[in-house]
Amino acid sequence: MVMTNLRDLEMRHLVAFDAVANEGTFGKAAEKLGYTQSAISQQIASLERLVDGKLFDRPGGPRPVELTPLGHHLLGPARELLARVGAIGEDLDRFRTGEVGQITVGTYQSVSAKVLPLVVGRMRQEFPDVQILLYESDLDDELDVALGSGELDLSFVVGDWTGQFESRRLFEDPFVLVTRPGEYKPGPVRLADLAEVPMVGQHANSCQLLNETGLRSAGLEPNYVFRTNDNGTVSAMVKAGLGVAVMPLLCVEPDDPGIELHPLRPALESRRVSIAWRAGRTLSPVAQRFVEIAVEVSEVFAERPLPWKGRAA
Amino acid sequence: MVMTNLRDLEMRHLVAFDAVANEGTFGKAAEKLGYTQSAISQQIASLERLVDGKLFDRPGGPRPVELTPLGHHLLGPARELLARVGAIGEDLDRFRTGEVGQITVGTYQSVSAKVLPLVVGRMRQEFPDVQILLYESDLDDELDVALGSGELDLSFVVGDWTGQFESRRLFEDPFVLVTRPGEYKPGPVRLADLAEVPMVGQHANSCQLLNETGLRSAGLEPNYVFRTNDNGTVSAMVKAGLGVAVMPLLCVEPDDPGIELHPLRPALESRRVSIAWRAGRTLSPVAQRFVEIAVEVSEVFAERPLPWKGRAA
DNA sequence: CATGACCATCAGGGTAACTGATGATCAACG
DNA sequence: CGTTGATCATCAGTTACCCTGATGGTCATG
Repeated sequence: MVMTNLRDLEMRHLVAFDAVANEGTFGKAAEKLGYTQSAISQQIASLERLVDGKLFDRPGGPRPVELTPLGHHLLGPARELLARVGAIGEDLDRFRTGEVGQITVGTYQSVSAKVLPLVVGRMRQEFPDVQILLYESDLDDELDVALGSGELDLSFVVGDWTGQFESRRLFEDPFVLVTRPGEYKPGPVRLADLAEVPMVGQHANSCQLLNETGLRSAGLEPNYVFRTNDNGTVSAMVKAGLGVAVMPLLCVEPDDPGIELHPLRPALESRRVSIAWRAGRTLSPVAQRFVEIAVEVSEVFAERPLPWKGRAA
Repeated sequence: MVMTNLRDLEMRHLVAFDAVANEGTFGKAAEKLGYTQSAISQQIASLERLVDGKLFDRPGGPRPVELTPLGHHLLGPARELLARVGAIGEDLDRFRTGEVGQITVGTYQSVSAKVLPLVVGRMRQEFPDVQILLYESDLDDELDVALGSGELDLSFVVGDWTGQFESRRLFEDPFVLVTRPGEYKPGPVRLADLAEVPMVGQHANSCQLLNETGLRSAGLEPNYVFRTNDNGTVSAMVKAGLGVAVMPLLCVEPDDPGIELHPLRPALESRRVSIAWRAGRTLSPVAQRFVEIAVEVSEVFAERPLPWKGRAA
């Protein structure tokens, strides 16, 4: 078994082969390709060594060359290969301009609900054929791990990350007190007034930890009576009178008539929403644009009016 | 538009690319491929110039390299291309051994009926996956033209051809007189006895011309009352009493009880059946084998007993 | 027989590719 | 916190290859 080895095949060979098959003579093919007749002769000879057999019969004299059966057999696949390579080149161009591509983005509940629709909407406008794969998790560090392992191109994250990740800050998301309407008088509520009050919250995740740490450093030991990672459930429990909740503003529906929002005094340090990617990792043009769009869209949240001002003024 | 041009792409590039993507480091890929790490580094750099973008992120230090989005996008097509090239190589091997292929053969009625079934049968045994395309014509020079133009790889022909074609002689096919049983007494018939006798024959083709030329050079001007190129029809007309016929032995059914065969005195020069191909044209291995098989099979016809010996003895 | 069109081959110069060595980077480890 | 080891980039040098230009051989044409 003499397995023909085409590891040394070059596109030049196939281009020359195709040209000669089309033109009928080495000279015309050479002229067309900007080579010397000698060069084409050597290229074809080289290809014939590679495939271990003559590809053209050279009748001699002024008669055109003709494909041998082997050449005839190779011509189709050769042309198909050339076409395929051309298609790959075009596809790379489309990739570079963002006409085609794929991007995998990590996200979590509140961002999915409030921010992502705006970003995705603009992405679909700009890159209608780019696949946007979303990966939502509210678990502890699942997004970080996935981002670190390369599964995600980008991820929305809470807080600033340095070292492993690079990031762009999007907006600050203040913590607010969520209560039943009328439970507290409109306006700020002092943290001290929340001592012993039954509270609803999330399981330990970066956001919840930030929250609790803030409360404790203010001297308050919160009294959690229920924990769930579903933001809607938290609000529902508040409405049901199970307790109050300290939540990032983005996690609640400000217009929900069943709840009332209050600033806290002293205010907890806001959580910072950023979009991050692996340090040193090349971002695709599409991913870069995604980041920019996220930044632009986030101005809406950075500048949003705090809801209690309108309602309590 | 900066159309990525992959004319300078070489398989080496893709092999190296694939190896690095698999192995994770340039060094391991180099070792696997029998190159230096430096060589792989330069090959990848070269490929990156071709596609105008980094394919790997090099984190530095002992960490493995990782595909950039561009590299990720290219990897699939690159591997597919490699697979395709490998498949082409295997296909060429199969072509060389005759496992796959195609052969176009010109033929004419009598050969189709008597010789070809034997040849094709053996070909199908030896090369079950080779396509055998047959092209039958009894017209004047249609086979010669098709063979000369390259449409046919091989063709059965009458007579010896030199110059334009190369050929192998297969067997000699003597002319016999076809009559109704009992019309002449068994045994040879003198040409002189055929003067004025109504005759059935073919239209002008190489075989018929050979026939008529032979008769005329013996001083006989044949009296054709009907011409058809269908051998069966010729025999049928003889049976019907329209006339007698001078035919190559291969064109009649010796065992047909409705006719009787007679040698001619003096005998006409036999037609020579050969198989021919364009001079200087490379024959595929399958075509070469076809010729050999045709030669072997033809021994049957070269050595066949002349039918009148058995019947008239 | 001369001409012209064609391909193969040769010698050469130039370029590209591989090798081997060196330097820079960074994780891991003590 | 320095040392070690693994990694890739780069450099210089050599080799190998490819293209050019010239030459010679072949063959149809007139």
